Amino acid sequence: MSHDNMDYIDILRSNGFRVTRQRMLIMDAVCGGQGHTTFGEIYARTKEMDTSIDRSTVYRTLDLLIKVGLVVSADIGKAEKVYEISKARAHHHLVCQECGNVLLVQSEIVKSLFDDLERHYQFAITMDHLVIFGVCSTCERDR
Amino acid sequence: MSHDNMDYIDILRSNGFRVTRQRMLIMDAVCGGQGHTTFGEIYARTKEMDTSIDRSTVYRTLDLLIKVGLVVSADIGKAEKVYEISKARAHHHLVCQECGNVLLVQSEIVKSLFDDLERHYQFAITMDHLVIFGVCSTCERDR
DNA sequence: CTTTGTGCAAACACTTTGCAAGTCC
DNA sequence: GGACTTGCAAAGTGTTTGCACAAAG
Repeated sequence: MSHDNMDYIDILRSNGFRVTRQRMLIMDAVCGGQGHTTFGEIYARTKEMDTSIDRSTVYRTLDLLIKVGLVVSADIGKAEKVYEISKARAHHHLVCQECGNVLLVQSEIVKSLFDDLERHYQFAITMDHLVIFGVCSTCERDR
Repeated sequence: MSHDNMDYIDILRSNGFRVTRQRMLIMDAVCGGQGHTTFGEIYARTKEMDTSIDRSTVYRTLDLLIKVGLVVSADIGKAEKVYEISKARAHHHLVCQECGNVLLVQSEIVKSLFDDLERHYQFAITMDHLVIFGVCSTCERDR
């Protein structure tokens, strides 16, 4: 398990929320995908561990985890949102429109753009995931 | 009317599509919003001009207009997509999470980021609308 | 007159909500 | 025990589809 259970439990408790079996499972399911996980994947993975969990519980729990900052979400195109464990290190995504592959972009490259925008437009950027569409080198070659 | 009718008709015809009253009205409706227009706005505006137009026609027509490159769309948050007439001049959006206001960012500032990313990751960026969330100066002040 | 496009209605996918029963602390 | 959570079922929202009729070329 890649997340620190103590942190997770403490964060929920200190925000006045209870720690339940379902919330543990859903948190694990989000961790399960390396990086991005769709709602469908999270739901399927929790179902494997406990068939009685309902969709609505997963939706509610994801909202909760986002609210307390344990999970972040990003709109990665027209399909489903992706969820992932929030990490200290911000990063961004390059999504290939042809094959659907996702490349990770370290934050530094984007940081200077954000700084420019903040200065220029007096706009505080809160976004931790930028999603940029395009065509990866492999697909470009096959065109 | 801000778009050039001749272009519009020619582009549809040359792609083998027919020119219909509905398509004209929907194209006008997209032009009607200065910049960004949601599906709801487009639908309402076409309804004003012709009450018999159906939602499905608007959806189908927007897809068509996007396919031939007359219109572009962007996911501007959780709610509705926005549509706009494709223009020579690319630009991007800063969306305030508090008040919903949208600031326009001229392409030049973002251009260098895109160039960096393309070089660094060998990834051809096709995106013409970047949507960046944050808090505008007015809302920041009121916090 | 042939092919494409439209309106209508129904289906769909995804998400949210109200509520009684279950559970955490 | 009391407040918070859950599962269930139902409703909501936004979008897509099948089909017969209408319109464009």
